[in-house]
Amino acid sequence: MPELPEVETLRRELDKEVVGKRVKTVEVTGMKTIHRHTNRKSFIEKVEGQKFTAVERRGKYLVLTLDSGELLVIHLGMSGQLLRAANKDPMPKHAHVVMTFTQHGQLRYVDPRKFGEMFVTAPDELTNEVPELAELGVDPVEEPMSWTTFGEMLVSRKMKLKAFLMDQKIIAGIGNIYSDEILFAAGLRYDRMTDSLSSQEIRRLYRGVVETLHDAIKYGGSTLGDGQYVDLHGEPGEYQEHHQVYDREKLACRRCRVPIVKAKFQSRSTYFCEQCQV
DNA sequence: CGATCTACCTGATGGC
DNA sequence: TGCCATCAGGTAGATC
Repeated sequence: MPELPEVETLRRELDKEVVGKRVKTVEVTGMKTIHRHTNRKSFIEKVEGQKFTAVERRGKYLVLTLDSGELLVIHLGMSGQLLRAANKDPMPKHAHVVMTFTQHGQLRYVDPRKFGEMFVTAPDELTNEVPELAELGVDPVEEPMSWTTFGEMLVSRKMKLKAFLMDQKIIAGIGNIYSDEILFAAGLRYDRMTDSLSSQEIRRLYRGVVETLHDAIKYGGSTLGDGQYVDLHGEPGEYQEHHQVYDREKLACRRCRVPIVKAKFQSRSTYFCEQCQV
């Protein structure tokens, strides 16, 4: 569920509300979420008593620094949520990890589908333990680049635009929703080849990436009908109200009024406008 | 090496 | 009302 804008929204909230807090106790239910640890105890021992000193985002990963120097790495998968709550608030279903602070409530990790995970690791082991993180591509929000550099990245491979945008080893943080929104913003079809773009189209695509992601962050990310993505306070985002194509099958294109089309790409849904995207 | 599919899970939704 | 199939923001691993 959560892509770069949703994870960035959470990062900013964690920075305000969790950094500086000390963990008193940790409860873990089941091993799936912390599967990289051999047992619950080895995870709990590394977190209990620790204070969070910083939080950063790498693509769709969150990395919290503990005052032991170790890192708590979190990936939300499809349905993961991080929620601040008072100790007495009713515990939601599928709360797999609950951290109680010495003061001011809890941080809860809730994840019905259990595709997400978290683990603690030393900074110098991070790349061994998480090759995905080591191979992560550029962050389009944190590390702006020139459109000519972007153009070289595009031309140097031969793949469809949507696959390029969603490849975490090339650009980190873009998933199924934002790739569609970016391609609409750029006026390009999802199945155009990376090496077929004119320089004007390259510029439009790069602008689409940066502007779409910034806009989505501004509105706190996208929450779809199932309400799965919510922020640290359980509040939905608002960017879905600004979607041009995603989840808008058969609705009129906001630009040309032609109905939005839903197609399959790599066995996933893709939405686009046949008139505005070429 | 790169491109494509399937598995991992639970829950919501729609057709019959 | 119930049953079954389908679909859902992500990624890794198998298979070609």
